[in-house]
Amino acid sequence: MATVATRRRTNKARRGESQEKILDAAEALLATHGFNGVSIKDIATAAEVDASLLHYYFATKAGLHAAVIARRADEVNASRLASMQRYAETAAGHFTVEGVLRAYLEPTFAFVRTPDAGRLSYLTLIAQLNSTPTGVIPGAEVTPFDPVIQVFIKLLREASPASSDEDLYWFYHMLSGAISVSWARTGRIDRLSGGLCRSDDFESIARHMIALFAEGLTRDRAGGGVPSADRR
Amino acid sequence: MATVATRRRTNKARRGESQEKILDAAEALLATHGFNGVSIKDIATAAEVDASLLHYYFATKAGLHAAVIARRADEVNASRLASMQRYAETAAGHFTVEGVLRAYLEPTFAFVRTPDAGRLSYLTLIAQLNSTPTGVIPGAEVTPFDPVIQVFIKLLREASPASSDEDLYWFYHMLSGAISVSWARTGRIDRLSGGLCRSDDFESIARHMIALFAEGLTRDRAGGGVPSADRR
DNA sequence: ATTAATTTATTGATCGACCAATAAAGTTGT
DNA sequence: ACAACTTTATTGGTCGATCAATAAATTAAT
Repeated sequence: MATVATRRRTNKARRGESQEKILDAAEALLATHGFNGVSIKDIATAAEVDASLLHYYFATKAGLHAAVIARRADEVNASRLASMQRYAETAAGHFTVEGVLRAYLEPTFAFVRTPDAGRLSYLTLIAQLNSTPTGVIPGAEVTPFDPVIQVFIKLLREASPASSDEDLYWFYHMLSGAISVSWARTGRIDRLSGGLCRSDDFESIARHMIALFAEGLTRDRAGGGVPSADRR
Repeated sequence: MATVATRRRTNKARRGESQEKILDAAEALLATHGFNGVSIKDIATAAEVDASLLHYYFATKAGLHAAVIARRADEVNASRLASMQRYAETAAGHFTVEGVLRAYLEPTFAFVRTPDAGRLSYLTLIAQLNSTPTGVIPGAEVTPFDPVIQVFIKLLREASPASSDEDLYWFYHMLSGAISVSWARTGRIDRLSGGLCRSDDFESIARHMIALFAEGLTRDRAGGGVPSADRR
């Protein structure tokens, strides 16, 4: 019953701005409180529309969540892909880990370097999604970013030919963790550092993230030592 | 009113095992579904007790959450501290980033190298907490791990004297992200790597995490210079 | 040592509030 | 008139929490 998805067949619908208002409000609230921490009514109130309207456009709460994710996915993927293609042409044959890393990360940080506050919420939402077990959040089964991430890893492979595929994937695993906690803006590092670092200082975050992980993969082969052995 | 906290003045209270059963069930369910994804009734059902009993012992849902966190905090802190103290004595004056990193991380990985499945849930819960904005999860305002983390950073400072405090705190920020996503066991890297990596392969995770971050901080100054000489 | 008093543990019933979702009626623009 | 949009009204269900009543164990009094 009800296969509603995006509706709006004719773009004549001037009043369709309600849909955007709903998506904006949902984006902000879902990013902050998570799927189960927000009600349809909360979102409707923030969007200044009636709660039933959310069901009219998105059928279910999970459908709304999926629509929020889908809205900006293409833009993010396209900018990442374009940046990496640009780098691949520029540095053809002379890839460095730092260069590839920067090419992948830069568009994302540029994405929030705008007045559009919704974009920041969006990345927070995606990050929150990436650190949640699959299946516990309804409407989040799709993974629209994976193909582009595979391209990123392919470039990394060329930049660091000595790294095994396992190394590369674990590298991305650690990187995705650092990215997630960064977009989450928990305020934790602020308190821990006594105000020396600020969770919303994305320029510093980008700088340290690139430097740290570039060196990490360049030098790390993870095979050498670490035979665990020492228990207690 | 009930100012219930731990009760049990005389340890005679044989029936106190209900409390443990509740904490065990809450630990597992909260780790998987998050605070707002689980109901009091869910936990009571899993613990095979009446829902009212949760209120009797912990007053509120937030109180139960706080109790779950508090239960194992001392053990985690003590093992981390002991490991770092042991390292400080052994390697006195010759700290390395890898050594300090290993001393801090190893007890946590050892913590789940036991038949007690609850410990794994516990770390998942803590990790989930660390990547959630402060204030959105009731009963999670306390931060029982920060003091020991400060000790970790103090040792790092000695191991990498060329790093600024800002570098060190951002380093911990990135590390905490990698740790969080690891304990979250999202299954994401499994799918991305086509089964090459497994989210629950903590031995591989520990190996790559230590190697990656050890090299990252050793070489990274985030500014550009690379004055260090210290390697293992 | 038995009983009475008190504390601790557990249950069941119930509250009002809120939840997501549905159906139907109304409104608007074309 | 028609179709997209929006509101009103209402559904059945679940939420966290409270309370009175009871059961069991512990302590105190005799």
